[in-house]
Amino acid sequence: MITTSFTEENYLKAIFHLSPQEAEAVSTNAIAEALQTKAASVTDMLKKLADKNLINYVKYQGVTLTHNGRQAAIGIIRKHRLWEVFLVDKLNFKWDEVHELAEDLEHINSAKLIDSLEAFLGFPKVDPHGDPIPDKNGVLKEPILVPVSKMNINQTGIISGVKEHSTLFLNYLEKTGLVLGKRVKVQDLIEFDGSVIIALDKQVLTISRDVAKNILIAV
Amino acid sequence: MITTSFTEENYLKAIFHLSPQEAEAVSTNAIAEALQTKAASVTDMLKKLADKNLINYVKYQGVTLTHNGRQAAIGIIRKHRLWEVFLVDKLNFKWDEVHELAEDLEHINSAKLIDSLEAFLGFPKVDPHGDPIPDKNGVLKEPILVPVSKMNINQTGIISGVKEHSTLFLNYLEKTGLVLGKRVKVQDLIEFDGSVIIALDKQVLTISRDVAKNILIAV
DNA sequence: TTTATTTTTTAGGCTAACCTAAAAAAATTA
DNA sequence: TAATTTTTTTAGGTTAGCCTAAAAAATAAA
Repeated sequence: MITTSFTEENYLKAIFHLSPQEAEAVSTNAIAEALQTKAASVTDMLKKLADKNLINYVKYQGVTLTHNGRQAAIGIIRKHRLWEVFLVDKLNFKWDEVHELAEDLEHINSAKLIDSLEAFLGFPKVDPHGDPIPDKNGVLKEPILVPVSKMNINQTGIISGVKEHSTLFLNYLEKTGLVLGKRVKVQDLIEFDGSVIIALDKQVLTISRDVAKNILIAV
Repeated sequence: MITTSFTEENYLKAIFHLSPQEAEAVSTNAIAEALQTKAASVTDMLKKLADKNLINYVKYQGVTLTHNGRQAAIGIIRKHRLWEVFLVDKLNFKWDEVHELAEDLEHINSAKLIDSLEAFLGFPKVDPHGDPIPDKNGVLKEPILVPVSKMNINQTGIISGVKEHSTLFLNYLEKTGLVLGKRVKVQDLIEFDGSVIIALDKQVLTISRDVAKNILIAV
């Protein structure tokens, strides 16, 4: 088993999130931006991760995760999302309060702990933001979700995730009643500014293009 | 609020455990031994902790915790013991499996998390080894427990704690049925080697002096 | 009370993860 | 294609926490 430090794990996770399907190589600057650090520091770490066979790194060409690196990243994401479920379901945290704490908890290293936690939580499929939880073998099923902005008039679906995780955004959704599990129907699309008029429960409301892009629907 | 690193917290906790009542100053070597590190490293850290007003440090004279240092240590112990209860009560860990994991979890820093956890667990008074859990104000009530080795013939009491926390010892207790909450009665004391003959449930068994010294009884 | 031993501290070095400033490579624009 | 801009890397330095070896202080023994 390769051991990874707290910091190395954060790099792996960042690389994963920046290119979940390995569609393209991730740039040094993008990682620096994601981790709020400097490009020079990223270069240092990329060399180390490459030595450990966790990433494929070619100077000036960006990086992709190796199989090992990807599995490590998925393992951390599994822990992050299970802890989020625990905080919301068992400790009554709100969905916008759990991210930072889960960022710490995800680095606690014990397969037995995390597998027991999963069982205790009843093997949840998704975290409080609708993101899927990888299973203990590292298999991550990305559900096919479309943003509200891509839906057609009269189409309906269940709110199943969000693309943006900021407290500001989640608070807005909460206040508006746009929470996970709700059924929405698109009533009209305003071409002028991209805003969308939707039916939610018995009410009708208008959301901006920015909001519509960040609410994900299972259709 | 003073922020403390992972390592600083471990030093504070070690100092606390080495002199819980501040009866006497703790020596550099004792800390090195407890933390499996070298005396020179301890000296480095003691200077830092003294600068932060967490310990009273006089060169060559050992250390005691300041009020702040003691409160910090108690806060970490509170977290450690609540996590142990969680692992045993909710995730079905055995009492001898939880210590190392709690050593990591105790450094997660969130008052809201730990207070919610405490409520979720039903405000337990003691951890799975019978050690008392400090309250959220940092008040730690040490119960008066006596080792079996100090009991008199015919005296009875409830097993309420252990002095030794090693897996080897806890496993032995488990196997023998000497677990928390059991009532025991001292039937005889063997002066020759200090072993003790006790009644437990309907059986009678003999325990060595070493074992008798490490089982704590509320009388 | 001098000598020997033990304990503790200082001095100087190491590694991980960060930084700034400068150099080199790649990408873009003219 | 040449010149400019952007991105990335290298070079050299910092801090936290650790180390070994040597010096200094405290304690114990002769």
